[in-house]
Amino acid sequence: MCRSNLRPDKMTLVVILLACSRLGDLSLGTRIHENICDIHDIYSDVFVGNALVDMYMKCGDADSARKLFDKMPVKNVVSWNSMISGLVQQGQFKEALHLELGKWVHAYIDKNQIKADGFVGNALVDMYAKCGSAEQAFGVFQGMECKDVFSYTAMIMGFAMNGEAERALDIFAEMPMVGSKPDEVTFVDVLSACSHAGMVEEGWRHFEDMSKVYNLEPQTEHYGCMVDLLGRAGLISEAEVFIANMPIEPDAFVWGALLGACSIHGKVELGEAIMKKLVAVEPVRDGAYILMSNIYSSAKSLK
DNA sequence: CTAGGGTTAG
Repeated sequence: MCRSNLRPDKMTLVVILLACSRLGDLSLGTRIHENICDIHDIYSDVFVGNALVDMYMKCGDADSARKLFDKMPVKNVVSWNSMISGLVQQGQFKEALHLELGKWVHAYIDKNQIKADGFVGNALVDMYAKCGSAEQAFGVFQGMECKDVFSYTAMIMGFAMNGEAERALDIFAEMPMVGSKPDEVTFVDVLSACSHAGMVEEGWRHFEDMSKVYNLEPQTEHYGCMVDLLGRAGLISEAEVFIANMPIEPDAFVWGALLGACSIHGKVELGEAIMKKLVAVEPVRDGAYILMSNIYSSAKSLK
């Protein structure tokens, strides 16, 4: 690829690097990186740089992404967003480390007076929310001039995950006032806020509003949230009726939510029946067995 | 060249 008269053009490189990102092929991505290091006009191109950052992030190598990011002579808003949303994705596995990196990114943005709006602002809110700091997410959120459905959804999730359902619902209620329409993903977080706070009535109302007020067809994820909401609150037979009346096929999350409720409330026999349905829908994952072992052990301790 | 989601281990 790197022979003097056979140089790759920029867009070819970008496309190949994005393929590496999607496949998670770090070794191929790294090899391409090494091969273009000494081709300066290509290596310093912001599109190629962004694709390299994205590739390292998606392949789970945040350190290399950051080293490269530091060396990029020109950065644009896409570079920042790849960096931040990459950190968020990594956060699932190495939360502490990347919260630190995330703070570094935030400090850099402040110092260089980059506007934390749009993609960058949303990515920051999302990052803080996922790293468990709803307050820092809220700080960025409040400072944003243009909030869209992504900003609101990320903030609602931040409060919901932090056990602050009231604040999540307050933020949600603000959306129409700024002309922002909630979508299916927003409702997943709204319903999940209600379910973790035991707000059954509130959850029902939002679930019904989805189709009545917002013209959104509830998906299996929303049914799963409702089963979780009812089940956690101990309304197990209501949850069973709810599943029986679903207009679409329940998936593993729906059965998993009901099985989770059996585990919380010590329902052994029902749990065994649900377990069969869950394994039928999703035989490969181990979640069902974990929940079932919880049911047996909690039933033992109830005796 | 870029975005967000539901169950889950004594």
